[in-house]
Amino acid sequence: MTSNPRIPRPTATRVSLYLRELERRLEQGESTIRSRELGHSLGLTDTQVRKDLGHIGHLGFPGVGYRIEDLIARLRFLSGTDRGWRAAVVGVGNVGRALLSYDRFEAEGFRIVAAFDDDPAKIGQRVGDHQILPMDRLRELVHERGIRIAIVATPPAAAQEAADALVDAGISGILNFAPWRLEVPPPVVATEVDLGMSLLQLALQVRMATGDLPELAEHGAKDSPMRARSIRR
Amino acid sequence: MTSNPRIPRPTATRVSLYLRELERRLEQGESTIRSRELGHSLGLTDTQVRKDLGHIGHLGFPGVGYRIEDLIARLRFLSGTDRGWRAAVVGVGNVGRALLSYDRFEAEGFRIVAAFDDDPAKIGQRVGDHQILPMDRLRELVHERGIRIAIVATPPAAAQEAADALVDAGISGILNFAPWRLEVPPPVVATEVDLGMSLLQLALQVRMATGDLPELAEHGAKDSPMRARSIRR
DNA sequence: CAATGTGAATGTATTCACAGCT
DNA sequence: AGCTGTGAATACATTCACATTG
Repeated sequence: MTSNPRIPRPTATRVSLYLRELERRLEQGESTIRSRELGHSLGLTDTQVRKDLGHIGHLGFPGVGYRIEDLIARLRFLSGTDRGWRAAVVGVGNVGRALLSYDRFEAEGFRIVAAFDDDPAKIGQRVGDHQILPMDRLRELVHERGIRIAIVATPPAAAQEAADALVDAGISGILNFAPWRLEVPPPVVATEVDLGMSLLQLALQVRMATGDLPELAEHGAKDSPMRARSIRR
Repeated sequence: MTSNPRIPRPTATRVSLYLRELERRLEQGESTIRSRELGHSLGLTDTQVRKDLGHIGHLGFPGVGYRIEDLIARLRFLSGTDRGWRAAVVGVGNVGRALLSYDRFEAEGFRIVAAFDDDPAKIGQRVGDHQILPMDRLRELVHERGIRIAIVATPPAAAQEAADALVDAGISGILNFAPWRLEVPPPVVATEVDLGMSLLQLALQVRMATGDLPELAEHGAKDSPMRARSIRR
């Protein structure tokens, strides 16, 4: 029904940065903020901040800045974290356990309302406030408890199966901790957080920042095809 | 010394995707791959794949494709994961513990060689193969064990202090799991993995994909400044 | 001949520069 | 006076189209 003047992807990824910084400042008793300061705290330019916030609404007061409380309310409303997203965890290994004892969800607008695993030995166990449930109760609980997003923390080989079951049960988003690319049908969305990938990206950035990237053209190029650039151009 | 035809950021973030898929296919006994297939598995276009791989070297054979083994070798060489990055974990709470029992590091080219915490009650405890060490041994061990990157998994209030100590000890990259923006001096790089931020991004994507983003112009706009667009334009 | 590698065209994001508001 | 909001300019990334290659 709503055909939105859509929010650019890079802006969307920065929304969570803004929220965190704004909440920090609100706690410290600040009540307004200028784009310049906000940007400075986050490593962004003032223009960037204004463009981003401009995509989201008209909340700034020329000559003054933004009212922090209003801006937070707006961003939480936009992301739905003001109403609380109910989420399930699927897969209770090391990562799943760490997730279930993560105490910051509530404050950030999320609530874990169920934990599932397919290992019969684990079912019935308690972890924190949660009792581990069998996968065949997924559909039932998704509806009963209004679960809309799920966190997958299974071994990679089980991740796609878990995702299929979740999609089938009517979930609309998956945060995937398993090192496996999930296929999900639109409009379901799946995003991945993979430790190995994050480390590898860091490693590459370190090499680029310190200038010790290996020479690109040479290594292993002895029998490499199309080696020497053709004469022309 | 090396002034590189630098690798674009988006390409760098995809390198880990390529590696994972290529390794999966190598395991399955495949030995060459065309850009089209590789892209298809990863949700990218064939052109995109070729441009990315083109930034990295000239490894393709026209009419044939790429030799998977060579490509993996190239990407691992590029990222330094062929030589193994030695890493330290700082902060052994729930997340730190999950990291220390993560068994995939070796295969991905990383090795945790030390774990630190500043809680006297934890020091000396063993977690998996590791004994928890006090922070004041950081500098010594960074040098002794050739540690170049660190994973920070402390509470947010302690994260910056940990980062400062790490930078001071000579580390060159930090992967930060604490929900806190770290300041580090160049050329040190710090990247963040924050569960709350990932969830919030997922939530936004879900709302966009399902078209239930709240109307941007309206909410809370009653006393909003610069509300009605000026006449002209 | 089927696939790569890459200039040129297109699309998207960031930055600049300034009009307009409080 | 000082800041926001935003068109216009620039920078960057992706896609197209095709010459080149094994």
